Parts: sequence; C-alpha cells; structure tokens
Amino acid sequence: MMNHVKNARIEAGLTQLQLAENTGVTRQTISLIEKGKYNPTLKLCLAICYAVGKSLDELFWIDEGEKP
Amino acid sequence: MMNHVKNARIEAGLTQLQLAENTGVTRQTISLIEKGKYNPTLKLCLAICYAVGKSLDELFWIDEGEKP
DNA sequence: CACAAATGCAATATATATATTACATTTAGA
DNA sequence: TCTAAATGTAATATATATATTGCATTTGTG
Repeated sequence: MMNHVKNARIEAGLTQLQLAENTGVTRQTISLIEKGKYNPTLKLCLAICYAVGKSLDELFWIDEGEKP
Repeated sequence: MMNHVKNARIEAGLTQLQLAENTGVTRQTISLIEKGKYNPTLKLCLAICYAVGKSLDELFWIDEGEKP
C-alpha cells in the first residue's frame, strides 16, 4: 500500500507527531501508513489530505508504473 | 461520508452485486458505502475506482460546497 | 397485475484498523 | 560529542470495517 504521505508531510513542514495530532490519530498510525504497512480508512486519508494540502489522488493514487 | 459511488456504478452499468463481486466485498458493504454510512478502507476505495473507471478524487473527494 | 431482479436493512460474527504504552534507534543541532 | 527531538517498532487492548444470513421492499419488464 505505497503512498506519498511522507514526502507531502515533510514538504508541509510537519513531524509525524504533528500530523498525528492534526488528524486525530496516533503517531504510530501515521508511521505505519507512511511505511505502507497499513490500509487506512477513507476518513483518515481525507484528514491527512487536508493537513498537508494535497488531494487524494496526489497522496494515494498509485500508477502501475510506480509499483515496485 | 458522502461520495459519488452510486452514480459512477450506474454509469458503468454495474449492479451493486456486480460491483461487490468485482471488488471482492459483499453487496451490503457496497450498499452501506453508497448510503454514506460506512468509512471504507483505502484499499476498497481503490478497488471501486478501478471497477468503475474513476479516480479517488472523482469518487470520494467532497468539496465544502457539496456538504449538505 | 405478476414475477424477477435489484436494493434496503437488521442481527450476529469475524477481521483488522487504531489506541496505548513502552523502549530502541536514528537524526539534527549546539 | 552530547543531547533532545524524531522515528521505528513491538505487545496487548479496543473500536470498527466487513462478512454472513436472512427477509422485506422497491423497481423494472412481460
């Protein structure tokens, strides 16, 4: 479940803890999502989008070519 | 948790049962998502996108103006 | 109208997303 | 180098997404 959350978070100047607080979840949850080890809910995906100023497609859409 | 799944499904000429089978979930799950009573996982959101040929933003992004 | 397909929805069970706590490791700055 | 902040990660607990079954209601078509 690859995504672009980590890059977007860093671009937004946020730490994992800050993003977690902004989105109402735990730092672990953010960490695992960034590592691609979680399958987040849509609600959380949207909260992350709002927090870092990106769209769902920008953060979570994976083109075939991007799959390792 | 409003979305545009129902319209997209109908445009794609699929029934709830067909979309459920294509995405590997139950018809109930599709029904509840369309009714906005569920908070689906990203994986399922992507499966629905692929099944109906739409992007995450097209199906699940809710503009402020759209909120009832 | 009659009949079948499609949909809504309820109750219970299961799988898994997320919380909580805690500790180890890495990274950045003085 | 030293230290604090940031990050990785594990164990257990809880909340909730999803499955399963079943039946009622709606919708379309002859």
